[in-house]
Amino acid sequence: FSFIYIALNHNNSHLKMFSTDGGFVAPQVLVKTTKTPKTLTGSCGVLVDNQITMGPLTTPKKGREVGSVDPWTPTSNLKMLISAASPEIRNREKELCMDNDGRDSLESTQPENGEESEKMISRKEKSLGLLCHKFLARYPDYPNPALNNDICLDDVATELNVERRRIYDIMNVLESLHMVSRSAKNRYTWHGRTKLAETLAILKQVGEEHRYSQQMQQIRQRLVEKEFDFDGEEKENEVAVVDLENGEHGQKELFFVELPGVEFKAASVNSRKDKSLRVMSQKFVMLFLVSNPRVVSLDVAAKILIGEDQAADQDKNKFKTKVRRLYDIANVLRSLKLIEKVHVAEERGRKPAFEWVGLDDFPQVIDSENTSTACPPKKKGVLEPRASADNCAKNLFSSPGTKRSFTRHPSLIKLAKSIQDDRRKINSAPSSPVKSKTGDVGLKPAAAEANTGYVLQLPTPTSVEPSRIPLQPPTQEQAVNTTANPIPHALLAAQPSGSVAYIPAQCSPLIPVLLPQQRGSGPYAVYLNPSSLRSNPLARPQPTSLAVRSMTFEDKTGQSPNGQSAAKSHTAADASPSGVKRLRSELASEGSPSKDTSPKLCEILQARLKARRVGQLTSRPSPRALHLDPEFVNTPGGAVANQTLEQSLELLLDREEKVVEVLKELQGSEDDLLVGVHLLIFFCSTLPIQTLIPAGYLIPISQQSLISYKEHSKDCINNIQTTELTFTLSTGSRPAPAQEITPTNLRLQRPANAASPQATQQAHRLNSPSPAILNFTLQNLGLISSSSPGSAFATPQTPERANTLTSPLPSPLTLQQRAMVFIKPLSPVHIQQTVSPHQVALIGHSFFHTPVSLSPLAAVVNTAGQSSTKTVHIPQRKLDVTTDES
DNA sequence: CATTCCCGCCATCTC
DNA sequence: GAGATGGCGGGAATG
Repeated sequence: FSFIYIALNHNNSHLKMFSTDGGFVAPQVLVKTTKTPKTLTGSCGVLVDNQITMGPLTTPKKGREVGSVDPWTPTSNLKMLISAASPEIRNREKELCMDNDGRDSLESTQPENGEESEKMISRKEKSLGLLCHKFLARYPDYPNPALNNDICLDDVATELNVERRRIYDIMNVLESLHMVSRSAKNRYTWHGRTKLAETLAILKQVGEEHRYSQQMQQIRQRLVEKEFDFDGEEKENEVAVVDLENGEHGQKELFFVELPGVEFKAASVNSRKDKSLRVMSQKFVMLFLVSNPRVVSLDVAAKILIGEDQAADQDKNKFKTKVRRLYDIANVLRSLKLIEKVHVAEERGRKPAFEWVGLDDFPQVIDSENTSTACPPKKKGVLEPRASADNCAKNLFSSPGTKRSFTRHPSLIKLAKSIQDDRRKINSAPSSPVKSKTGDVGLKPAAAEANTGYVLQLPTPTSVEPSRIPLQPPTQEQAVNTTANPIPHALLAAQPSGSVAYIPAQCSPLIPVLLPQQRGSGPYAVYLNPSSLRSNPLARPQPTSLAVRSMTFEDKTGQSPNGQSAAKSHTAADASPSGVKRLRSELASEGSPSKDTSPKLCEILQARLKARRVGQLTSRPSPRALHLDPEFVNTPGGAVANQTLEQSLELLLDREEKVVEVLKELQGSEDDLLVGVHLLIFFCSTLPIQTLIPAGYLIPISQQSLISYKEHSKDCINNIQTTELTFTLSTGSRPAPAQEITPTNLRLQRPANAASPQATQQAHRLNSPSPAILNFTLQNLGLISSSSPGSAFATPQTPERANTLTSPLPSPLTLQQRAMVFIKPLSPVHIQQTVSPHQVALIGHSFFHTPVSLSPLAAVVNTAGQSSTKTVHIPQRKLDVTTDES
């Protein structure tokens, strides 16, 4: 339409729209046209003070919001008109305008006079909420996917006549709700509310996982207490408490929940670590969804959102800033009509707060969409999990190169965070220090573990096998928190919905997870590290041909390395902090290993290699050796492969002095801590050692990716660029504690818990140490044969996805890329030494990085939100070992 | 004085 | 190095 006129009667009861040709245009049509504003040019009706002005864009100068939408885009005008006609909308506007009508009308009318309104223009006219409203008016709530829903920031900024900066604020919030997604620089794609329900459902779930409601409750109590008590004292207490909460629950971590269809498409953007506004927005929304009277007071929200570890008081400023941000977010949420401003009457009087007025119930619609609901929706969790699973795929972490984003589970984030911390402070330290208040090492580990454990609940084997799960209540440390207790249980049962949900089903096939189920050990998270780099290249050592790292599990009680050691190690090699920790129990069980670990890692490794050669594939699970554990080797032909590998490794080791150094460093810091080394990470080539360090987690690989990967792999056989291998060694008396779990499995497991035969089988399988990943990797390396039914490598498969995993991996040599597997004990703490089930979260993502556009496969791990580090995609050179040695 | 929150400086990131 | 993003907090409207 060249022209569209809109007529609205005074009552606003009738709204008519005419196109130039005089035909009547249904609102819907108009809405559609909105998408292509450009087609609508020239003039349109403008609603000013409930009166329609027809004609060319002669708009009243700076009139009221309604009338004065600057950019006079026909579409926007139409939208406005429509909204004007809608009582609801009008109400909204009233709200936005607070007092409103009177005022608005005044202002709006006055403007007509002229620009003088400049001054008249009250702040409100420039408010983010209003701006957002204008913005929303330009797009339909439910856009036709077929149409172009592209949003150009520049255009918007221009049309709305605001600085870009403002647009970013809006976009960030909308993005957090997946109402838009960034498609490219300066461009966003409009999704409207199509994904809103799904998003909210997921956010709610996540919020529950974080126990936000509880936290809020605590905070409220505290505030109350505070009020009555002296500030000073209370403060301390409060701080402590807060910390605990943070530590335990890991609220701190920033994580952004992505939806399957809405992942960030701009690779560049993805890497951006700081998505605080986005994350804040999501968290804020979570608070509403989790709280019962869906009312959240600003201060409480701010406190919770201050992810700060140190709950401390510097907060004053922080708090203020947070509140500012919350207002920003609240304003757009208000314009979305998701929340309303209210005041809660508290003892002290009234407190600003917001009430959720958006949808409250989130059907599984979404679920059904995404997945074939294999699992009966027993719990909401079940349904949602699906969605969340998908989300997983979309974590925040995406590799720059790939664009894939993955959802990072909050717990993972915590882990990452802790890891980061470790890195910073204790590079070599095996344990990741938690920010627990107590400087005590023991405490930290515990806290960290707790957190992780909590987080990792996902795919825990436990869920799969109840029997295995140690029902033991949290350890003493945990006992500290009353809440802690819940954790274990929660993990087992309550939280089934939790993290698991996040695991994207799609990814499952691609991402194998190792679940070492040793009794003593805690859950482990496996990270498949793509070739992510750390943020600062300078720091990292020159690429070495091969770097080997062993990860040890820190005893939780173990002392974490101190700053010195950390610093030292850090400087030297910037060795990655080992994210893996292990319970001492494991050591005990293992027996000898503890010592091994303490000695130089390199030595140990070598020793192990030797041992391997010797052919001791003994049952001894402790896998510290570089070489593959017997478990892995079990597969026919595996032994040979192992040897090869070992040899190659040795060679590499020999060559690499750096590696040794690193190991030494690691060792130094970790000595005592090392309980057992479970992981060895090998990576070759250009990757700096640090690279190995788990920067983040994640990794959902989509099937597509997988497919593409396969395809690529074939094509790129010669182009092996990535050569990162990680071997996970299982420790423990049992030879093969590790369990393989695919995301899928995980997912399935939950439901299956009850008694799916599958689950049982899997449980049994748990014994097998090698994860699909390993198999995959090994196979790729050619270390092992792909086929080995029943062998340790055999991956337990869920019926559904089993195919993917089980499907014979490409012949060993076929794949050149290797994945780095990172294993980290999630939360050893609660786990009893004896029985604790290991929970493993699969964090890793991309296994292979090829120069090619395998990107999908490759995932980058980000550091916890905090660290500025971004994952960098690093081209790696071919792995000699693979080719040559094998 | 408290509540809101606009504005835009400026650090980061990307390209 | 320019442009894109967006964290952040001063301090101005408003209440």
